[in-house]
Amino acid sequence: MHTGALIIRRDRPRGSGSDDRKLNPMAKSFVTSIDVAERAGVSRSAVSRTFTAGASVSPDVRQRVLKAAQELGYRVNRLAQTLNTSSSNLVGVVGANLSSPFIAKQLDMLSLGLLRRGQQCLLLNAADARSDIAPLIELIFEFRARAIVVLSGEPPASIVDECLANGVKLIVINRLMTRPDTDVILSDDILGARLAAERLLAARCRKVAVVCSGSLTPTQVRRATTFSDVVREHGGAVVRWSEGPTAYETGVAAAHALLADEQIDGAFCVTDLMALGFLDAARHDLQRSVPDDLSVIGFDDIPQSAWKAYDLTTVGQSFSVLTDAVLAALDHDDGEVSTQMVPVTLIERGTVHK
Amino acid sequence: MHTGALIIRRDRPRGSGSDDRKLNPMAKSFVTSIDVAERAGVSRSAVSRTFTAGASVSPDVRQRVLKAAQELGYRVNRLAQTLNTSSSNLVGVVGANLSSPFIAKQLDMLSLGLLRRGQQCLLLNAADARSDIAPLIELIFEFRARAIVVLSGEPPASIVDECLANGVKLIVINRLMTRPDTDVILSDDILGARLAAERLLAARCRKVAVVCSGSLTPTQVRRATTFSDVVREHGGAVVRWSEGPTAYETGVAAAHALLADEQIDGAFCVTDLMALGFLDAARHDLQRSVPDDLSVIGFDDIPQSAWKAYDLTTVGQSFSVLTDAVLAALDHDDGEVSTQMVPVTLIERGTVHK
DNA sequence: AACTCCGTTGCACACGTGTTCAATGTTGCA
DNA sequence: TGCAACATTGAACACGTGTGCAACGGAGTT
Repeated sequence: MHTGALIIRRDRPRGSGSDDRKLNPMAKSFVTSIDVAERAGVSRSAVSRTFTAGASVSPDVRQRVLKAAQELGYRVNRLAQTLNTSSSNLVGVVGANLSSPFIAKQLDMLSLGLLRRGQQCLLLNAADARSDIAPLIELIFEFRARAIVVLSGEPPASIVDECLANGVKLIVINRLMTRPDTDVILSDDILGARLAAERLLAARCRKVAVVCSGSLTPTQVRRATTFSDVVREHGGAVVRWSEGPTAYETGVAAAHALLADEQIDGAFCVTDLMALGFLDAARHDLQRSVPDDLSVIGFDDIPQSAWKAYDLTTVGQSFSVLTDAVLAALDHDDGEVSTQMVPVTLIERGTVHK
Repeated sequence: MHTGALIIRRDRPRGSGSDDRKLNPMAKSFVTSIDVAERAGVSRSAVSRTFTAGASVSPDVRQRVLKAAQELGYRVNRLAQTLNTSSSNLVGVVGANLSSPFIAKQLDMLSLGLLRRGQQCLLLNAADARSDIAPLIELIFEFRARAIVVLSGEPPASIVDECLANGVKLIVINRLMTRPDTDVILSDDILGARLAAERLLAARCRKVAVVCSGSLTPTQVRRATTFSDVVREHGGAVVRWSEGPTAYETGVAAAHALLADEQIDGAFCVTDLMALGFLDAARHDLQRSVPDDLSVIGFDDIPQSAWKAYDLTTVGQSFSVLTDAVLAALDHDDGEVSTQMVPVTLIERGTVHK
């Protein structure tokens, strides 16, 4: 009879727990190094040194401290640690559409890589690709993160200045920054678009469609214009679509709108996700036969593109190379800046003729 | 000519920046409230009060402080703030396979919900669904997070004890905890499996397959056994598969292995992702006609299941309800524990006969 | 035996913030 | 005018940690 959603059942198992691990039963706070020091009968410094690599502690004291810490369940307070040493292990990650396959895969590998390097990932979800990410980055500042990775959206110039002033590394993926003082990681859009165009031309396509989303990110624009230029250079005709979000449904809508023109015999979707929607609509709604009747190429090589129902020919960028590039940028010394280009390959599958 | 991966181009734009915003040019650290206080000609307390809601500051001082803070680019240090007030806004999130659609969607909505509530998301990627998440949770302890959300894996009892002792809220999704002192959020697996079984029986399936992954999570086991029981009650035969990770490829492998038996006319895959692989292999590798020849039902209703190429009939759980349940659990008072059940619905699409 | 050197140890400070407490100035009322 | 009530302000403490510095003791060397 609730408003519509879920059944709730409540319990409260322990009325007044007599926890023998805690000496002072009221305190709900964490164990501190003072507690450990008292129990081990040493000074607090000794505790700190025990948990600091390369510090000078006698084996005897070390063992006593470790034993006491184990018994009390002591964990170093990273906040106090960071406050003191002012070297945080936090890396802020900003992204939108976290459930879209491309971003999700990036986030998956990035968070894993950070963890393996002993860095922690503070994740901030920019709801919309169009939304302003400045407040999110300022939030990351408040946590004194030493680096910020931007997966979606473009940080305004004021934010870049602030990063520079505070010594925060700013790493931007697939967003063209006009300023040279930011780490940038780019997929080789120019080459990828050229490969796609040449492949469609080789399949003897004469009139091709280019499908972009309405949020004209620099990456999408670069792919689309390069592709168009190459096709036109070789005497082909190009029709362009730029509406809607970067989503499956946009590909569907584009197919419905563009394939009314039956002369179109090829399509380059600047994102695999849109390519899959385009492909589905072409096959199931519009009875186009791919690749006999129509050739389709995507970009990104998301996992779903390899699924048997699609078998999409696409321009692939290696996720592991992309992630390695981000991690490499994190290692740069202060002031050192790089622009890294992620190479691309044409992955031949079954959606292009011949 | 590099080992294989990426082209690097290096610059170092600003040799010795004369930054007029910082008075002491060497200091690369963040602006503190002391800096702001000096500039505004007030005490540090006034600065703190200006940024504390409900504190007593005169309009004049407040304006001077805000102006100075703006000019200097001051951001409150959340680490020091948390250290002092010992009430952190951090929420630890542990999950594996972050790029699998189901987890990615959960993470997307959860991180967005947390952000909207003014809480921050500390993301820890448990590489493998099988890997031990205890060290990750201990890492979260070190950041003094007030709550931990576990999307994958099962926290050992010692961790649960530790959470209890330290007043950390532990929220577990779709993992059956035998202990009653943890917040648990479960999808209604029993009902879902029953709905799937009844639907296949109504389609006159006589011999059905159940597809699980090799990582026998409580959720998967509950779905599979309930389904098997119901089918057998009605005189149907059941064949079960339990191998491999929870992935598309597992569905493919299951189809190849199980569909050699041509009598099988129905399948329940306990996860949509596996269902899509099963479906693809059945159609494209084994020339089975779905739904005429074979009926398939999944579970979770991930976005891809609605794509035209699949149009998968599945048992759906609402992601927004799931997320709301997590956020609701975060609001519980200390010691209050709940078990929330997420309702499920059979979503009729095109992969079941009749 | 005296001295130097080195490993250990504890004290004290610093990190940046919120908040209590007493002091100060200001207003309102009798 | 005198006094109380009140808003505002700054000094001081606490949060939990890492580390420089001086003190200490034992071992090795002359």
